Amino acid sequence: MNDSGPLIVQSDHTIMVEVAHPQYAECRDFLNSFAELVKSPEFIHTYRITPLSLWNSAALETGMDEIMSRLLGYSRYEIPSNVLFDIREWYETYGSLVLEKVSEDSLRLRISDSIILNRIQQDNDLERFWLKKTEDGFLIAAGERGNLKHALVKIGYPVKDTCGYVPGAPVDLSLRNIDSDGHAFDLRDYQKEAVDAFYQAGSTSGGSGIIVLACGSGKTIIGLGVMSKVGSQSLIITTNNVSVHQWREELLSRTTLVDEEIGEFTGLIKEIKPITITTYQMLTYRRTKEDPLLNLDIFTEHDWGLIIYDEVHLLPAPVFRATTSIQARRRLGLTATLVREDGKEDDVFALIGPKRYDVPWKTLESKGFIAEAICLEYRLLLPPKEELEYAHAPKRQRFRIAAENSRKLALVEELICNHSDDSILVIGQYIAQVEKIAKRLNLPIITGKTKHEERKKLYADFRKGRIKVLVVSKVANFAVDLPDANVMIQVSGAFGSRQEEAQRLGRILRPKKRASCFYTLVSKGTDEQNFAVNRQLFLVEQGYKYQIRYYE
DNA sequence: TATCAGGTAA
DNA sequence: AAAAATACCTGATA
Repeated sequence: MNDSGPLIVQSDHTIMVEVAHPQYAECRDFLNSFAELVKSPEFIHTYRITPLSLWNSAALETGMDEIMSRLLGYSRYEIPSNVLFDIREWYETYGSLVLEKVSEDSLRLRISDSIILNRIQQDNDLERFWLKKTEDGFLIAAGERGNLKHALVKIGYPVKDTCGYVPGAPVDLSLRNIDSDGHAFDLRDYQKEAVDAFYQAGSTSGGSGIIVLACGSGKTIIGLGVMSKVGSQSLIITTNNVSVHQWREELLSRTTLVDEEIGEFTGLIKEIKPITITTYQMLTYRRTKEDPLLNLDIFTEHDWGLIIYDEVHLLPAPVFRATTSIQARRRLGLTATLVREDGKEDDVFALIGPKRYDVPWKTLESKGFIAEAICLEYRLLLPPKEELEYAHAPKRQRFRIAAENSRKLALVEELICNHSDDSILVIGQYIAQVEKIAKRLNLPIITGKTKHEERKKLYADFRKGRIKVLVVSKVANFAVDLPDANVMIQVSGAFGSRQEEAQRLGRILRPKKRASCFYTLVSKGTDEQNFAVNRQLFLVEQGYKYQIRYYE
C-alpha cells in the first residue's frame, strides 16, 4: 500500500488508474499483462481483471508473486481480500489441469487441485470424455484432445497441454543471411525472442500459441523463423489472395526454399506442396448452408508439422471446429490485435494456444521500429437539418446519419490543407460518403469495385508521391499492398471495432523522421461518439492518447 | 486459356 | 446491429 500510488483496486475486480500519475506508463504495461482496459476517459482509466488475461500471464510464466507485489506497491488503498483471492485462484487454475500423453491412443488429464477435480467429476456434460478414472484425474481418447480442452475452457478451466506434437514430414529449410535483393537479413532481437518463446525447444508445452506484434513489426518474419526451427511441411492460412502471394514472396526471398516447394491452394490454383499457402475462405467453402465444408480435409490428409494462422483474430468459427481435431500439430497464430468483439478469445486460447509473446507498441516506438503517432479526435456538431433527422430516426439508422455528418467534408478539406507535404489517406465506412468526399474535393478514390489494374496504378502514383491524397473505403482494411502514408483521416468506421481502429493506425506507423497523424472525425453527442470510445480502447491500452478537439 | 458476370457464404 | 469487401464456384464469352 502506498498513499500516493496510481492504482485503486475495487472489490468488483476493476482497477482504476490515474493517467496523470508519474508511474502511469509503467503501470499500464503491468496492467496489460493481466487485465483488460474497459473505460478510458481522460483522467481515470478502468481495467478489469479477467480469468483469461490471468491465464495468459500464467502461460507466459509471469510470476504470481511479481504480480502480487507490484499490485500492492502501486495500490493506494488496501486491496479487497476477495480480489487478492480471486487473482490467485484464477492464475493458479492454469497449470492445475495438465494433459499428458500416455500412449498413442490415450491421454491423461491430471488435476492437482482436489476441489477442481471434484467439480469436474460431478459435471454430467463432461462424462462422455472419461475412459477411466484415475487417482488424480481421467484417461481420455487421444482424439478428444481438442474437444476436451474446448469444453473445459468454456466452464473456466484452461488446460495446460503437454502432449507434444507430431514431427510432420521433414523439409529442408533455413533462413538466408542475404535476401533475394542482396540485403543482409537477420531476425531482430524481439523476433528471435518471439520465435524462441513459441518453439521452446525441449519443452512439451511449447509449439502452439499466439504471437502478438504491432502492424509492420514483421509478423511474417516470425512465421519464417518458426518454420526454420520446426523444419517440416507447413500449412499457412491467410485472409486473402494478395497475402497468399506476399507469403510466397517472403519465403522465396528470405529462406532457402525454392519455387517448386511452395504451393498455393486457392480458387485459382489448387496445389498441395511441402509448404502450402491457402485462405480461410478456401477452408470454409461450402456451396449452400446445408452442404458440408469441402476443403477441411486438407488439415488432416497431409503430414503437416506446423500450421500457421495469419491474422488469427479473424479466425472463422468452422476453422475453430476443424482446429479441435488437429491438436497434435504445431499451431502458430499471428496477430496485431488479439481482440474480438464476439467474445471468442477463449476459443482461440483453448484451440490455438495461449499468448506466447507480445511487445507493447510504445516499446517498438521507442526503439524506432514503428513511427510515433499523434491521435486526434475531432468532434463536430451535426448541421441543424441532420440533427433533426438524427433525432427522429429509429435507433438503428442513427449511427449512419451521425457517421455521414456533412460537416466532416469541410474539416477533411482543412486538414488536407494543413498537411500539404504529407501522404494522406482518407478512410471511411460508407461508399456514398467516401465517393462524395472524393468528388467534392476532386481526389482519387479506391473502393471494392475499383478494378485491380486501376488500384495498382493509384497505389504506384501514391507511392511515388504523384498523388498526395487517396480516398479509400473499407478496401483498405484488407489491402496488404496499400502504400505507406503518414497521415490518416478517418471519417467513419465500423461501430465499436477496436481491431479496425488499430489496423488503420497501423497504416501510418512505418518508421519516419517525424510523427504521423491520425485524425478521427466524430459527430458530437451521438451514438458515433460512444462507439468511438470503444474503438479506441485497444490503442489506449497500448499507451496512445487521443487529444479531443471541437470543430465549430 | 483467360476473363467476367452472377450467386452464395461468413 | 449493419454495410462493405472478399473469395469461392459456375457458366458464358472471346
